[in-house]
Parts: sequence; C-alpha cells; structure tokens
Amino acid sequence: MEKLNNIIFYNIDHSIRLYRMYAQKKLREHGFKITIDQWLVIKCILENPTITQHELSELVFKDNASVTRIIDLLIKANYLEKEINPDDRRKFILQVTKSGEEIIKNVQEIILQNRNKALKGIDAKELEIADAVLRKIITNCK
Amino acid sequence: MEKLNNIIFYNIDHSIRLYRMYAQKKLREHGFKITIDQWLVIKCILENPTITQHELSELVFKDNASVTRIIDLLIKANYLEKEINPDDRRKFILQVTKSGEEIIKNVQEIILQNRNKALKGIDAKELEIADAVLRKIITNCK
DNA sequence: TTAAAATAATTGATATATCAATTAAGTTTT
DNA sequence: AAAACTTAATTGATATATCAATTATTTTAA
Repeated sequence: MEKLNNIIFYNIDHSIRLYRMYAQKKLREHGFKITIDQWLVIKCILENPTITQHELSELVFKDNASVTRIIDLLIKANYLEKEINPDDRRKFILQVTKSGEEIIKNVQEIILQNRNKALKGIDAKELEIADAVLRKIITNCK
Repeated sequence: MEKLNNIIFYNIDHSIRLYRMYAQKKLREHGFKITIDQWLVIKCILENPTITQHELSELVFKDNASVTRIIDLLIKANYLEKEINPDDRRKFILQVTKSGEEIIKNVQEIILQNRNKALKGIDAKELEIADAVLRKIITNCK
C-alpha cells in the first residue's frame, strides 16, 4: 500500500498530461487553432449562457485571473464577445460568436475519438471505481 | 458509460489540481520556499545522481525547456549546482547542495501527511484499480 | 443613508507548459 | 577527416497557473 500511495499522484499527473498533449496534437493536426482550455471555456459558456466569469472559473477549476486571460484570447480570436451586464455592472455577459459555435461543432468528433482512444480496453466497472476514487480525493483535498 | 467517459478526464484534472494546490498551500504554511515541481526535480536528482536534464524531463513528464528553467531557479535558490560533464560537454552534472538536501528532508513529513489526507478513506483495492486504469490511459495515449 | 464589507473582474509578478528554432558537442557516413 | 546527422541543452514566443494587490460596483450594517 505504501508504495502505491507514493505513485498514484504521479500516475494521475502523468495520465492527464499525456491525454492533454494527445488531444492538443489531434486538434492541431486537423488544423484547429484552439487550445484544450479555450475549447472547455467556450463549451461551458454554450451550456450555461448566463454564466459569469467567476462561476466559469469554478466550473473549469481555474482561477479568475486565468479565466480573464483565456477570455481575452477568445475575444481576440473572434470566438467570443462580452458586454457589461446592465443588471450588475461588475459582471459581463459572455456571448459565443457564430465562429465560436462552429469550431466547437467541428471539433466535437475529434474530442470523442480522443476519449475513445484514451479509454480503449478499460472495463466499465473499473472506470467507475477509478472515478469514485478520484471524486474521493477531490473531497479530501477541499 | 457514455456519461462517465465524458467526466473521467474532468475528475482526473480536478483531483490533481486540488491535490497540488493543497500540497503547495501546506508547504507555504510551513514556511518552505519551494514549489511542488521544484521539490520533485530535486528528489529525482537525489535518487538518480548521474541523471541528465533530458532524462530528468522524461522522469517528471516535463519537456526540456521546463526542466532548464526549473533548474535555473533551483540554482538561484541555492538548492542545486551544475557543472559541465567532462565526459560529454553537452551534458551537465547536477549536484544538490546541502541546503537542497536539507529542505527535501524537512519537507518529507508534510508530503506524507498530504498524501494521507488526500487518500483518506480510500480502500486499498479500489486504489489499486484506479492506478491500473490510469496506467492504461497512459499507455493508450503514448 | 453613508461607511464598511463583500463581490466581480482585472492587472502585475513569477512559475510552469509547449512548440519551434538555435547553439554546441558528439557520432556516423562517405 | 569533412560533411551529414544526432543529441543535449538553451532561448524565444505564447498560453496557462497562482497569488497578491487593485479597481469598480453592489450589498450590508451602523
């Protein structure tokens, strides 16, 4: 047990790093000019149209500063627009552009392929257990 | 199954992020001026005294550029020294200083506490399964 | 209802991640 | 031995992570 204790975080780190690199490489190979993090942010806005940047940061496990900068880049890339929320002028309304919607739609198939590739040969029950372990770690670290 | 597929990477990402934040916070609270990544690099050099930067980068899943910069900071912090390897002048010999050895020794107890806290209440068999799943993902993404 | 507290977002500073290009030193080929 | 190739490390550019400090706005409390 002691040895595995030492190594589980190492493997968590390694697996997510490799998956992200793999996913990013596939996006690049298909000519998509977007990062995994940017993709995730647009995806969350599409699914939660009234979300604030602060709520967004909690949803994607990034801090406010990171979200601000990712959004800046998304606006520069013309995937996103923002305007002050008249109901609370501290907040912004985030609006995915046509171009933003399009790239998400086009990228979707590759994302699914990436997941299938990464999870190939893994038993559903084992995956469920792994997920439960991860959720437990999340709870413990909060 | 499909839904879990969608969420497992989300939880992998979330768990390692929270664990790193927790671990970093604990180090800071105890007054240690070192990052988790820097700690890992020193640890690897101590355990592999003849390791090159390139080998190091493979061991800690970082690329050469990141390792170069982490080593620069470790040298600045006086935890590490490096000198050209006379047998192959492209390489460096990495030497942990007394101060570097000391901080690793002093930090050890906190690292163990962090791991115990993060893994509390997780069954050994389930942990083993989770680890196997992660290793499988690693293999699949290579 | 004004002062204090809380919230949302930004900015600055520093660390790390990633890719591409470059430099320097070794190795292989012809 | 010189040219071509390979390897090790660095550097530059850009993206993200994290903390602390700041600004603007809203809410709460005195």
